[in-house]
Amino acid sequence: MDNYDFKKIEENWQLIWENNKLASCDVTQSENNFYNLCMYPYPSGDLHMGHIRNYTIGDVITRYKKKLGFNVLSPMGWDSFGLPAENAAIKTGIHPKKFTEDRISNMRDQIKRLGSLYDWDKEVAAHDKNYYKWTQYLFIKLFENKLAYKEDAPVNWCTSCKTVLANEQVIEGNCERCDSEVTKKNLNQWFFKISSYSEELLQGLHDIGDWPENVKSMQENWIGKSSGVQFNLKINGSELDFDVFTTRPDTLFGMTFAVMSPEHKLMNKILSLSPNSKEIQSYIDVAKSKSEFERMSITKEKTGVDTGLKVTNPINNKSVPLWIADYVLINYGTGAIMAVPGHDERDYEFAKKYNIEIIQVIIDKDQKIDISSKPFIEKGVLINSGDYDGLNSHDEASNSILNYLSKKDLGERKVTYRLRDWLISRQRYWGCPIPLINCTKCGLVPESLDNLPVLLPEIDDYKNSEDSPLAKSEDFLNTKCPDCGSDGIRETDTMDTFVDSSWYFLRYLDSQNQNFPFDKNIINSWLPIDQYIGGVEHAILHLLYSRFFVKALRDINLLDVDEPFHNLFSQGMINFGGTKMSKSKGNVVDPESYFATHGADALRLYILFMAPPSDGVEWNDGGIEGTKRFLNKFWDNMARVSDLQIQKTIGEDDLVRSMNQTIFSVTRHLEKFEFNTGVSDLMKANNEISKYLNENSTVSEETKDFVFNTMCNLLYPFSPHISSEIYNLFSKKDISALKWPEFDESNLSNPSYELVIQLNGKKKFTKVVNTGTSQQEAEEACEVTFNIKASDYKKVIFVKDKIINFIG
RNA sequence: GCCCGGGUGGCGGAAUUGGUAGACGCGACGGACUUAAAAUCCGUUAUUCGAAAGGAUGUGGGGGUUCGAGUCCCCCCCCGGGCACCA
Repeated sequence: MDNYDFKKIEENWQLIWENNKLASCDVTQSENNFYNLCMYPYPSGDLHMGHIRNYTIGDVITRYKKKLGFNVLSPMGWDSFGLPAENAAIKTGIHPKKFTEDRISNMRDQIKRLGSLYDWDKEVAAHDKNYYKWTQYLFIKLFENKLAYKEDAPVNWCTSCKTVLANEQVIEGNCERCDSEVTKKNLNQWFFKISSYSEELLQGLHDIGDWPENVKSMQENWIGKSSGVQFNLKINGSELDFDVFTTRPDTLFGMTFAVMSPEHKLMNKILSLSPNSKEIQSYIDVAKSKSEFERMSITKEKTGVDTGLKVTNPINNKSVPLWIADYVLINYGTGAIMAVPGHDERDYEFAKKYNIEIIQVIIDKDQKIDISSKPFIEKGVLINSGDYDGLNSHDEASNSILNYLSKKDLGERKVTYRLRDWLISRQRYWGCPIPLINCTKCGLVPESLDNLPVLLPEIDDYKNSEDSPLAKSEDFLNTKCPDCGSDGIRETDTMDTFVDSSWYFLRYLDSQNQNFPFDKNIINSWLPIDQYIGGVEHAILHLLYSRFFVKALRDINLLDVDEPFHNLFSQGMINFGGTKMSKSKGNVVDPESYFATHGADALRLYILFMAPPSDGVEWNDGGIEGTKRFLNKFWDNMARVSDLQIQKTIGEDDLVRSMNQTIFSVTRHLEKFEFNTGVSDLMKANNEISKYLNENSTVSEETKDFVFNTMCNLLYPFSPHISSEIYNLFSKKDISALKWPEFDESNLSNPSYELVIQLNGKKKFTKVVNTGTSQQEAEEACEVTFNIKASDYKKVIFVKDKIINFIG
């Protein structure tokens, strides 16, 4: 047949679904709810292939679950605060609000053209004052519960964006957004206390629902739990002491020096005490001037300076020198270490360079290893360790030495995490203002809840120098203290946009609520989200922050759930020309053009069919013709099925069985998110129908209906417009009301199969036999047809309905 | 370096519990229809030897377990992703 008029059909059905409120969900219902969520997009203005993939997968689930009888909630919204709108404003003068809202309306149209069902009544946008009012409300609640705090800290500063960044947003020393250099700066900044949840965030990963292994492992790595011992070192001839953390207390006898990070809080005292204070001061100055990346680079040669001071090893009272070196990081552990060059690569490199003594305290079982050319970090037995000689390294010796230290009150077991508190201040305009006021009398106080939202002020110039753009508005800046009425000055930073996205899925459930961010009861009945679907690029940032947010809100009694997302599905990225599609690389493939040339249904089907959805793929539109061809053939076949004369026909039993097998298989694939094979099942079934139609012109009424209903129904989640159209055309009914088809379990297997006949494990012949054939019958058949006598062989292995193997 | 994935035809990719490797689609080739082309339909398409019948090889490489391995075990190579001076 000719190409069907997909443009007309798709527009028509989208209108019908909208008018019938097909996507509308009553959230007050308490039974059979299914919260199906796709990550809300940043409104860049244009839908890209990643969105198409995400929202197609989401829609397959929505429509499938609806057909199973679930009350499905599938909302959509906008992650609409963020830098691009502000940069565009600087460049073009268009106000970020207008810029953003124009783009939202364009993107909303594109999403609708894809045909995915969203309950638009629940739409939220992060930049909307009815939304960010509640972001501010939640911020204040966190502040009141000491989960948000302001502190001086060395922070990541992007020299180009002129804003601070969270650790999670620094990639190899560069800004995640603009790739510019990130430096360290000491600033008074806002943090969320995510680190108090380290252990729970880690443990939660074990009993969460179905999450991809790689995402769990990325979060695990990021949290970075490590167990060891923390103990105290005293600086000889002074009152000074400091803690060090180690995972290898078993190597304590091998400590030949100690190292402090240049940023260590004791540094001023060290300077006054040390005979080498000049050298130390200049070393600190140099370290400060280096970029974060230079400092962290593993390839860099280690540097340091001897303080001339000594510390005492608590296990043997030996004095060892104290050094300052920037290979010890202030942010991890205690910012100081015991250095055991014999058994640690970094300490070894340092000791070699500065000619510091290296002692071997662990030897392998064969007593062969020596450490003259490299440190020994594997398991072995202790030597040169006094009473501990002969103990096994790592666990056994560590426990003994820990016991000694804790008995003497010198040290204790300690768990450290790599995860640090979440820095959320941003020196930018287009974000949610931090609703705190610096009162001249009371200090830092939250804006009164009645005065929320703290609105973003109008300003003329969005460029930020060293200060936040909001500081340019006097009207915004100067205010009165909500507690005492004295003069106050507002905070001028805005929040990281990941704060907005840490709770949007809660607001969807109650987006019109004027009194609270959401109704606790509704949240409790809908969370955790049954299925969350989004890109793997959010594995750490958004997914970890949201998990923290929900736990924090639980602890301040705003909701009663532990985890936001029960099942998570991460779709792979779509690349083009070997790399990620991006405007700056000019390799963006625009989905719009395919709406026009092939239609949304063909594009959806192709994007599902091209690869397993969790895999990354290289975009290649060669195959979209194939899915288009399939849809044409499908329509043609359904029309021909409808035209068949009514009369029971011999071949139709096979067709009925094939339909049963297809229902079984498509259902199984949908449940496992294997959409590519689900589509191929439909193609196979379509081919079966073609075959039947070429050989027959009649069918029983029952089979005709079964084939027609089943095929349209199975295609519906994948390509909903065309299946709705065909079903309506030939049956005058609405397919969305049709329940997901059931299969007849007794009619799944074929009456006969090809028995594989092997001799000594090698396939030699095949023979068609009845399903259920016994070993004896199979042996007889082999003898009759191929003259293979079971008695000539030592052993016969028979697997029912599969193979027979003669051995010997 | 560490932690996750993964490696199957010309290409994208299929293969319940170990049981006919290559489903489905793309591309290619041959044929039908057509004045012609497109579209459509039918057929062929892992490699290799062979005219054919038929044989041999084959899931990154090497070893192993098994009647039988893409699938399980050990070692190695390569690719993608994440983390990375984390003590």
